[in-house]
Amino acid sequence: MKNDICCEVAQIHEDVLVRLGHRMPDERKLEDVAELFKMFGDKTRAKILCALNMEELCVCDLAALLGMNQSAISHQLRLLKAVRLVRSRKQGREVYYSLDDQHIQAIFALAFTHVSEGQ
Amino acid sequence: MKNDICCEVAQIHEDVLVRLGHRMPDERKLEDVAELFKMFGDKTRAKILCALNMEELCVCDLAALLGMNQSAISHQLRLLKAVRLVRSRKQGREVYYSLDDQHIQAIFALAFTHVSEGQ
DNA sequence: TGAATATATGAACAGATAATCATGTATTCA
DNA sequence: TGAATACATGATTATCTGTTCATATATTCA
Repeated sequence: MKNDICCEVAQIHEDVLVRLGHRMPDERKLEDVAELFKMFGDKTRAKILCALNMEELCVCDLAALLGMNQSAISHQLRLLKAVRLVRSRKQGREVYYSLDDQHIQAIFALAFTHVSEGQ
Repeated sequence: MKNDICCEVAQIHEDVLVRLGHRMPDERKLEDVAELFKMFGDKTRAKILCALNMEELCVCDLAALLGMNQSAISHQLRLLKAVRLVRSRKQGREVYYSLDDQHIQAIFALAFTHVSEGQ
């Protein structure tokens, strides 16, 4: 944690740190937010979320839709479920997954807007 | 790409794949979106973006504010700049960074809402 | 011009992560 | 009951990623 104390003498910006220091989001909350975005930051998981945004799907359908093997999908679904982005219900020997959050769609919509405006 | 052809016999869900297949977002765009989220999915970068959302800051101030060394911050700023999330201007020997996108704030706001409602 | 300061960046290393493989569990159905 | 199917999961591995260290560049100022 010992920073290079670069700037320690530069009294010039001392006020900036004082002013911003207490306005920074709670460390814990920021960690959760980063964790959430990390879930979105993988192509496979992003695809899964997009698919589930259209409709509830079983693992098998997801695997077929994404052209990936079932194990990979299951592993990712486990992660998504752990952070409550998806939920599941069992029906017979199939397990159906669906989105478990109403903000996901809005967040993705904004993200798509961003990349679309890229140029 | 050879999937385990699990479900290949399960004609039951064939219709699902047909129905959803063409409604999935463009592969390229989805990749960009995931890339964007990946930028948000790191605690250090998330902090940087939150800080810059409050005001323009030089590298040194960011390093001091986050309690990290300058090199780490510079490396992250380079990544953020590459995907056009931040921009920079040089003033003397300092380089000031600021947000270069109007959607970031909205996306983060939604994300904070999500983690806050976690419980 | 030379010292000090602010920033950038390549190399290296440790830790994280996603896919695969093998296998286990649970459910259906003959 | 046993075979087949759907899903879960531990272990392994290759790859990616973030930080650190050393050093280079650029600017200011005496």
